[in-house]
Amino acid sequence: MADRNEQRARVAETLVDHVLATGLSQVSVRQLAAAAGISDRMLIYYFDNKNNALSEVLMAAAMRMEAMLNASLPPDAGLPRAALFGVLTEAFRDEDTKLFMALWIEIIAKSLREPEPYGPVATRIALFFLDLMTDRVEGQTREERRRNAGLVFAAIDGMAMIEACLPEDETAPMREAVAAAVASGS
Amino acid sequence: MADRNEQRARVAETLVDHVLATGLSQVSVRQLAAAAGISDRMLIYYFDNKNNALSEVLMAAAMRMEAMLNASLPPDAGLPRAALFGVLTEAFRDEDTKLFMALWIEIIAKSLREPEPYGPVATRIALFFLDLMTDRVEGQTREERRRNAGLVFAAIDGMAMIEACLPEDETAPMREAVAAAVASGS
DNA sequence: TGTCTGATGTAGCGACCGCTACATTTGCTA
DNA sequence: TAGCAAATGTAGCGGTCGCTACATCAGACA
Repeated sequence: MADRNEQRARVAETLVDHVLATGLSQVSVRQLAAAAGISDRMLIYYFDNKNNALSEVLMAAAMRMEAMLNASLPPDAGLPRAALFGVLTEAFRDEDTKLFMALWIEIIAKSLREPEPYGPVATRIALFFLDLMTDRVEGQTREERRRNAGLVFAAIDGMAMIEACLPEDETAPMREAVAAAVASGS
Repeated sequence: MADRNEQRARVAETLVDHVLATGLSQVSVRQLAAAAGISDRMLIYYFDNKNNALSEVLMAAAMRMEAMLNASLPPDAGLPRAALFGVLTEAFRDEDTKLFMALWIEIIAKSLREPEPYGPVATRIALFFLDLMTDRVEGQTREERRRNAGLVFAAIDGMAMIEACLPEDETAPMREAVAAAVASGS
């Protein structure tokens, strides 16, 4: 028999793909279990309840996202804001990466109405990526780098929302305007 | 007996408050009907199915949001981008108005996974507000005004997402950075 | 080898879901 | 006033939900 904790980590990793593919509103204990190739009975046994399972899966998804970003971001610190925005925008043109952004928007939306378990998960993921960007972006002080990271984060998220509902011919000029605004300013 | 079409409009208007208060993931035919003070049987009778009902309610919510924005936006055209961003940011400090933004994020999130009925609704609402801002914002040409409106729209949405998951002491400096970026640039 | 604990399978509970069949009532019209 | 169609109430279908009770089984240890 497999160890419970090992199974838990393995199942969570497997379920990242399922959640990325199907989204948050379709996740049910039975569907998650089926996607992991186990019975719903065992999913609850491993994670105690659905919220725990989902929290672990979402954090595992954030870890995987981090790995993807680390791969596409240049390792140097002191990146100009425009460069950081450009790299991230480019990264999010990939369909697989878009799934992470879609999931992120879903998590935010859920957290607005169901603080448990989504609120803490959303906060953790946001700080996670904000820290990642704070380490790379330009800025004399930590505070300035934090502001710059926040600006880029907001720009990426805002464009993601608009791109979710408008066609490319509407969003393309907006993306340029956002890039220009990120590049200039304080 | 009440006329079916009249009832439909009246019920939709009533349900705007309910959807704003409870969010999209909790809407069920029975709950909507209870909130409107009718039986679930009648809700289906008025709207044919749940998706139709929800579409009408969401568009009614957008209309109400427009009225609120029209009330807080100065009627003049040619508003500087920073001014438009400032007015909208100020408007969204109101708790009631925040509910609209929360609902907007939920609609976008849903549209990513369930195109019907959320995709068309999201597109209509986005174009709706984009047009509203395009009419008010500064710019020599229609294209420039459209870009400026898009930039402000993205800035508002991006900040809304970040404010949904981070505390005020993190978001306040970011909001300033975003405001500065919106104010400058091309 | 017997026992005991943790891992697993089977079955199902009570609640809610969207929606419908069918009977009844209401109000207009002929 | 009779008839009829639209409006409404009652009941329930088949399905999914999160979760649990209970029995079984495998393996470590005495």
